[in-house]
Amino acid sequence: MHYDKIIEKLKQRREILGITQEHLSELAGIGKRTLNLIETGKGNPTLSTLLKLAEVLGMELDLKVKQPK
Amino acid sequence: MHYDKIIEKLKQRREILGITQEHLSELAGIGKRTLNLIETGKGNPTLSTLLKLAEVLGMELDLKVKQPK
DNA sequence: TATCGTAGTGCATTATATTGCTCTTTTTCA
DNA sequence: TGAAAAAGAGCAATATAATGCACTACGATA
Repeated sequence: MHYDKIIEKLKQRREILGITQEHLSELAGIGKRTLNLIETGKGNPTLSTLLKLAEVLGMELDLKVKQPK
Repeated sequence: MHYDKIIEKLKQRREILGITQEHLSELAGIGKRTLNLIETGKGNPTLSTLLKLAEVLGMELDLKVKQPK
């Protein structure tokens, strides 16, 4: 799984909220190991995992048509 | 995996483009079975699978802070 | 109403995401 | 500058996503 902006935003948001990986993983109900893999770009999270994290982080995942530049 | 708006948008977009599940799956480089499971709400796609589909559909996946209403 | 195209399903297999545990490395800060 | 906290990593086990194949279900239409 190669680095993606979604992952970057996830990590930035956690840092802004000032919570640890361990704490976030508990809040989201996923493993600490899993979150660590995701944040280090070595994971390929499922949609359900992403939604759990987004929920806890007060974020939302959206899919939209790309606008031409 | 329970129904999600992301999935709904994926399916709507494919229908708007007028392409079949089989064709889209080929374009995205994923299995037809996989796409069908996703569209029928029985799948839980990984981020990489979502990104492949979004790319082909001319869409983008975004994660942002939820705005208070 | 037979046929064709598309969608959806059952099953078995393979690939891999998730997890807990333990340990190492890095960062923080008193 | 040393201890504590946090992040990151190796490993093995388990759960499950991805896949191909063969088949069924369904809608349109010739």
